[in-house]
Amino acid sequence: MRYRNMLENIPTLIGECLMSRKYMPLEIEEKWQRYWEETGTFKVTEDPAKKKYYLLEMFPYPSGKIHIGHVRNYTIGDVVARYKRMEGYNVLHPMGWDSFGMPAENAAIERGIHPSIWTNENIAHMRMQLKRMGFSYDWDREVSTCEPEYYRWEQLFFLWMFEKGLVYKKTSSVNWCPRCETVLANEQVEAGLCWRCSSEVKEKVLDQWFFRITAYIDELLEGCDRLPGWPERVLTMQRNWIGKSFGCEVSFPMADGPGEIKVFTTRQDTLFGATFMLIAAEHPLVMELVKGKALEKEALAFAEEVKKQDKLMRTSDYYEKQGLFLDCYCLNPLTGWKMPIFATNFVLADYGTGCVMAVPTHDQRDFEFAEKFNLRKVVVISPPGKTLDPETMTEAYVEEGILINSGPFDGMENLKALDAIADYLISLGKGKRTVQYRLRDWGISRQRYWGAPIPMVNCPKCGTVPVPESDLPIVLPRDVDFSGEGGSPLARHPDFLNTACPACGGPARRESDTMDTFVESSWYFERYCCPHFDQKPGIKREQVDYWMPVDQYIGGIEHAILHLLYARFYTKMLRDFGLVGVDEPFTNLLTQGMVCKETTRCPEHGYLFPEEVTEGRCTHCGAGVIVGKTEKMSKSLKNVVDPDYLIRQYGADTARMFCLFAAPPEKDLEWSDQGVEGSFRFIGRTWRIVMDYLDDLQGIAPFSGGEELEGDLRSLRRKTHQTIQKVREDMGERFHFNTAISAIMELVNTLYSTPRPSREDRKALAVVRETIEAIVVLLAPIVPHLTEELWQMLGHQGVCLADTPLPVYDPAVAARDEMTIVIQVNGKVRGRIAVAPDEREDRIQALAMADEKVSRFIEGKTVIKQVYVPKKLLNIVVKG
RNA sequence: GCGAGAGUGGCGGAAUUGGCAGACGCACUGGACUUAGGAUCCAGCCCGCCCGGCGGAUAGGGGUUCAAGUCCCCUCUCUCGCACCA
Repeated sequence: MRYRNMLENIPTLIGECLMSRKYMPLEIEEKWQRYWEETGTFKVTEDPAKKKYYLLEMFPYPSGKIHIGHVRNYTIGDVVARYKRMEGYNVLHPMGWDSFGMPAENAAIERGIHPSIWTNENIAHMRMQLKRMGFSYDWDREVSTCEPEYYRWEQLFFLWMFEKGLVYKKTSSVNWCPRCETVLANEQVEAGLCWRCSSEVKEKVLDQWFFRITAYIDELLEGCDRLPGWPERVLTMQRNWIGKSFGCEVSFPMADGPGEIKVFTTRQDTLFGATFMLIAAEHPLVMELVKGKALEKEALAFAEEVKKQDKLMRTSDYYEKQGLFLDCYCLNPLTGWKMPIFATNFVLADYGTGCVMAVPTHDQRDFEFAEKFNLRKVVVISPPGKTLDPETMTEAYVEEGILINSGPFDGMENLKALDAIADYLISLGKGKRTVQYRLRDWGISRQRYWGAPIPMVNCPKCGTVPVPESDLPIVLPRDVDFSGEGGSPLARHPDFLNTACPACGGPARRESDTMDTFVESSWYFERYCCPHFDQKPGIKREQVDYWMPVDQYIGGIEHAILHLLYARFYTKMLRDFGLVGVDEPFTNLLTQGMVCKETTRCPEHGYLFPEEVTEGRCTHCGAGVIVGKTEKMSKSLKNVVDPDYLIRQYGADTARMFCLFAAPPEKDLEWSDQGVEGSFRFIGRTWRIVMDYLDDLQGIAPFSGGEELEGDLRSLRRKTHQTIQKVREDMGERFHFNTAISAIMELVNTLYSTPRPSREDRKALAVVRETIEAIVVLLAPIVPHLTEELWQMLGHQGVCLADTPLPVYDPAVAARDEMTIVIQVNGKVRGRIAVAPDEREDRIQALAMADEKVSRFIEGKTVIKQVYVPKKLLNIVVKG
């Protein structure tokens, strides 16, 4: 008997043991991370019986360590992935590495480490950090773009593109440092100087490869209208970037002799006012027109000057309009006027035809130019009810109006004249309708080592010849010399460079340029669907068809244009190759905000890292620290928080919780150390209340209805079901994690304020268990380690919370017993009355009138009208 | 300059469809517990006043409405994107 008693007491003893147990995040977290890894919890395969959900976060460049921006991005993604999984979806949630790129090459130059070693060490470290955050990736699908197993397929696609004319070679200019003898990226040019040696950067013209993205330009533009799951501002940015405009190409014959100048204009309605012609200074036509003339030298010098200006243009606010009269004329095709021709700095050579008809009265830039050179001005659009005098105008009239001085079109509204004049030009054979785009083809050549080699061979006899498919992959050689000088290491590597021409067998040279790293990120999401498929074409259609498109893509706004546009283009191209079945890769896009923090600086030591500040003083000199503006976290401003430190101090769960709680995902997040403390405190508070009840809940099943509840228990259960409803709406539908967390906090607060039931009150304890289990399950996607641990302690041995379905709320339980109706008099709140949820309007009106406070405001006045908003409010409008 | 978005307590932020402005958290204040508290639990916390009540508050001004943070017009400020694109 005694023995039996002891046995019965064992659960209690365990309970008491647990009660004294503190929240130890590091132990718990590492334990569950090990568990997930060992049991393969997050590995997925195609399952036609289940609905799929593809959640993707933009993969990182392996720079060395994850930063807080990654923590935020991947936490948001992980919560959605875990949530969808608990909703029953078959969730694909992969991770990999955008591992080609310049920093690896810089490390090689500066520290003598081979880019592949540097990259793979970084990957190893960052993978460990991501695992330590508890993200639910299927690590078996990890992809690293710098491996031949990945980029070989890109080389195959390149060959197919070449066949179809989707890739071509064109001369194009690059930034060139004459001292380092190397090509510089735009970000390596600082104020026109080389970042490394400060020599003046020159322009160098090279043969380069281009992807014909413009072949898909209309589909890319129209697709913007079919992406309702994308933020409007991203779509606007893409539309602007594509920059489609409708207009006319108009021919202006030369005044003396043969030839003509073609211009593109969207304003053919102003053609009768075109009085001079402008040509981009660097346009080849300029040199043709001045050939043999005294001006030739001057024109050449002007073109050189303008080319240099081009680099500085971005930084200057006002451009002086410069021009050079080329001593020749063309004719306005409609008026026959002689139009002087100028070379100028403000016309772009590569947009339209590089030539512009100038209408000084209706274009501000042309107006300024005409003023400077004293050129003829003719008004052709008259504002309603006014007349403009070209002699006294101080600026161009750019609004709408009625045509004048325009021959047969006088009196027509200018917008209508757009079509009429276009038709007229066509009938005269002097013009045609055309469309212009701002978007250019995508230059993908990089004169760099650490990128995917372009599978082409240059043969002195046969020209540019593609490598045969059977020779793929063209693997980057490892033994190269990194000096940072003399151009790309590949161009100096004879074993790589020298080859036989695939066409004639003669000696030839390999293409030494590598591809832009945006090419790798244009299809990695398709590779994730079949990461180990090693047969041509590297994409397994059945698998891709199951997973694609990406249901939710999450990443920074900085990729709003280039990456997303390139990925859309590449997917459409792969579709036309028959490799994928979708038109658009990303159905929904979430662009998360930046992580910001206040800056701190010492008058002596400049910007300080947070750990260099103690109690408002600089740790180096003790001077008072100046707290500056809140800025995006960056190393240069030193306002950074180290994720490793956070994990050590609070654990991954707290870091995750804070990232979600402090701001909605699309907004900037202001980092606050105290806010982190707050999240940690909430986690501790949740832990303690569960520990406090744990013992009493042994052997108690969660309340599941049947019996009537009253008082506090009824309220607690109602609150529980209301919380389930709110959290499901906020997390599953709106991605408002901050309000979902608030709701759970409220439920925890309610549990704290509910009087503690006695140990014998099994019904009450069942209600408490239902609440506690709801809290734990609802928190699971947000703080997965804590909740797995609590779930197990609550007796769910051998069940992984990550696979537990989300709780369902019972609308009848969540419904209020009574509703509070706000009573307003003339729109001001004067009282509240509690009534049954189905109370009729007339009864509510009667109760309101009877209310002491309300009647005070009505007394002696006439009730004009009563507005009743069902279940919410009654507004009594009175007069007198 | 053009385009888009935003502006709510000391702070981060709630308010989903026009219906109680300020949920939740931070900071602050007080209390309890305590050897101690930078732990924990409880409470207070927009502003003003002639405070058991009333008035004012969502950048500023005007409008629509029984009712406006929310819709409309004007002004200011900030953020982002584009910036000679003809």
